[in-house]
Amino acid sequence: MATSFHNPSCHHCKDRFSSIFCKAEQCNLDQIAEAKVCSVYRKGQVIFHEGAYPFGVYCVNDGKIKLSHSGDDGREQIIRLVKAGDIMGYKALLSNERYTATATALEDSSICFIPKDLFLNILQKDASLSFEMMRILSSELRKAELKITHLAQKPVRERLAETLLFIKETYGLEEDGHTLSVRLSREEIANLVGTATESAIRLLSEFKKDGMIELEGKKIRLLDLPEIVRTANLQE
Amino acid sequence: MATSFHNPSCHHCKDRFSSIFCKAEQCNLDQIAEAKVCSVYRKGQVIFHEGAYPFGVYCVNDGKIKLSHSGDDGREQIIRLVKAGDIMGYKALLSNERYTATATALEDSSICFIPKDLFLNILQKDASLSFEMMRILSSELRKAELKITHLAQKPVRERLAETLLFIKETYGLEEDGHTLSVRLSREEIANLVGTATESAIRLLSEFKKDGMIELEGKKIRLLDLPEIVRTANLQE
DNA sequence: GGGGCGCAATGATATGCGTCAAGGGAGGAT
DNA sequence: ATCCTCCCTTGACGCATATCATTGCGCCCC
Repeated sequence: MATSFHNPSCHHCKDRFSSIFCKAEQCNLDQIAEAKVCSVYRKGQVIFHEGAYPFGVYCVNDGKIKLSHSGDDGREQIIRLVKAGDIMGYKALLSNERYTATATALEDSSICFIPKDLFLNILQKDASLSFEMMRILSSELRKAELKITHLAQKPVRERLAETLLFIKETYGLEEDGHTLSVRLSREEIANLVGTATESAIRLLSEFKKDGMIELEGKKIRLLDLPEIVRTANLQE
Repeated sequence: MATSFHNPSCHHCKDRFSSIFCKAEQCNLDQIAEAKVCSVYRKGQVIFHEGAYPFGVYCVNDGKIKLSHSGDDGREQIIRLVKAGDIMGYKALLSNERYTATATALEDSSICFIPKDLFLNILQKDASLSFEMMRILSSELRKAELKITHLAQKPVRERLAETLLFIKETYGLEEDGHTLSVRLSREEIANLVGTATESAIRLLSEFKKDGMIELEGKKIRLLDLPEIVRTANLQE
């Protein structure tokens, strides 16, 4: 289980990430700082489960999380990658429904929990926080709709290239400037792309053969970025 | 072009549809009523275009609209069906970007336009309107994510059955209790499902042969609803 | 060190579905 | 009425991709 403790280093609005709460008024920030509970989740641990009732929102202080649906046949579809400074679990809270996705830590992560009532209360009072929330939702919706179009219209090869770029955008690269700074299993990559694991593996091998990437276990090095972009065939 | 005129019958909060603006405070409603401009768009007319800058939100008073992306190869992907009481164009406005979709009238429609500044201003002041807006965004996001999972994991046959049910949920049936009350081309149905037009046609024929539906030009009658639900294979 | 386990990789095979091509039917314009 | 133009429909074909099966590799645990 997650060890639950008040973490003195868990402040919002650190310089290194742009949490939504930076937009909140100071008095509200203070309330949040008072009420929040920070926990550490180990790699592989579930933060919340699809189907459960939400009791608050989670704010990722540090770490990497995947949000995934379980499809009808049990296959996982990863719908979002969450990074430090992002919040999660707000969708279920706002629409007053159960979670539609499961949040799982991709590596050890430090996460704050903010109780439902407080969050909703402050949202009522704090217009700029509300506005930021709407901005986030709109942006997520835009991304989701783009993904729908790509899933419906693009071949797996292009979507895989796009996914590699997406992972890079989200979590960045290691110091060498090439290696993706998150370790995902082949299956997770496939579930992000929306294809079978074997297909993802095969195409990764092709990419490697073509000199676009380098593979070493779960490490993926993006060697020829322009070529990956070309393969992704992005126009929009 | 759309004839632009102040339509005295265009009030918010008519009993017959639950516009978001029902949540707004009265004084704000009055301001909106003052500033809004109602227009009639003929079937096939474009209300706004992908790539254009938004100058306000649209509130559908009456009629049916499709929102669609144009994919990289020009193929259309329908991402939302809009009905009376719904608003559209808010996503681009809130995230301060250009429209990512084109809105086209599926039949003659009466639509109100609310200027950007006014809408954003009132959103700042009116917490319950903001909250309703977040609720709508969350709900759309939930639907979009579900669609992503289904596109990635379900065969076309299931998705088509699902789409028929979705059209029924959105626009309802005619008096006979069977006929979908919107006329879509086969291509539009395919673009909603995310498949080729010919595939959609073939599967519709199969559904007909199996006695699930009846086809008469663009009229689609849902005969065996339970069987359609079964074919859609919905678990969530 | 050896056995077992999970994950990666590769091959073989099947098939769902997209694409191309041609025919047919309904409605509109002249 | 007759053409014309969409759109719908059906058929044939091939490819991309899922599925099944096997092998190999690294890792942990005893």
